[in-house]
Amino acid sequence: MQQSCDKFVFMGIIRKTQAADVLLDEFNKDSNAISAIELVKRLSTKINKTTVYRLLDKLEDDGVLHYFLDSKGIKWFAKCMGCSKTEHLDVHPHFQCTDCGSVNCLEVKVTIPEMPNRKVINTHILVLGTCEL
Amino acid sequence: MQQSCDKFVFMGIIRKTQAADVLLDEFNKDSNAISAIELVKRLSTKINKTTVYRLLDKLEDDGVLHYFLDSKGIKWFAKCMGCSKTEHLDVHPHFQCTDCGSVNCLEVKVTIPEMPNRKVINTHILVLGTCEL
DNA sequence: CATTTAAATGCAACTGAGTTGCAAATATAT
DNA sequence: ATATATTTGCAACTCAGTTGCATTTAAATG
Repeated sequence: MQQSCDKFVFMGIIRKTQAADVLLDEFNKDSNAISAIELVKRLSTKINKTTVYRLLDKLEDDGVLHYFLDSKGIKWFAKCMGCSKTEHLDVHPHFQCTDCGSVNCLEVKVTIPEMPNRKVINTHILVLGTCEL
Repeated sequence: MQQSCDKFVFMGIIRKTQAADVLLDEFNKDSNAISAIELVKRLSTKINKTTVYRLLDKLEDDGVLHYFLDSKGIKWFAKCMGCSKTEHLDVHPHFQCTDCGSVNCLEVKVTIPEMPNRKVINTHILVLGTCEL
């Protein structure tokens, strides 16, 4: 019960380092997805760029974060909900607002029709549009 | 009637240059999508890399080709069907085979559900899987 | 608590897809 | 045949992300 407050509770092999702590805080205070570039910028005084990228990869391996690419091929990261080290369950679409630039996970379910001679393994769906906030 | 055989019939501002001719031939002899990198490689003895990228951009502007990014953020191009300089009509999903690497346009229609507070303008859908050919 | 050791970090240099500036070449209009 | 605007090639650049390696740090061990 108390453990659920521990930021590191879901983390597998990763150590409880200062850098990981600082990086995870960014995801706790911002519920949107965050681009790797943005994180590198935000944390530049605290964590080295290489370390940021390595931590993001590790957290992705551990099922703490998931990533996807935006319409320019830039990497974005967001918190997983219910994923583990062994499987990433939350394959969902992502939404990017062309006005404000924010990027979020979508809870909607998108169905890909069956196709002859093709077996679907995974889908990457990026929805572009405007959000009214 | 005779004009429909002309590779350049759909082209807007572009000139009938040798380079454009060579590049379009690649799309005529290969019905799959082709990555920019692959094109640069294939044509390296005939056309400069910069020219390849510039031609691809121009043909995209003209509604002859459309492009999309694969799961690694790499640019792929494919022929449009029924697009024009003023509007790209064929917003469709793309399929990448994780075995053979080939990438194709999908004819299937994928519906994105309505979402409160969000206006959908465009969608980028990449389906990963295996093709049996 | 001190020591060991395996993982994490910072730094500098690199990679590779894609872009830019500019001078030379070429298609098309006159 | 000439003028002019577009296209091309080249070299150098950009920028997100990666790699190698020496140093630091977390945490396991005695």
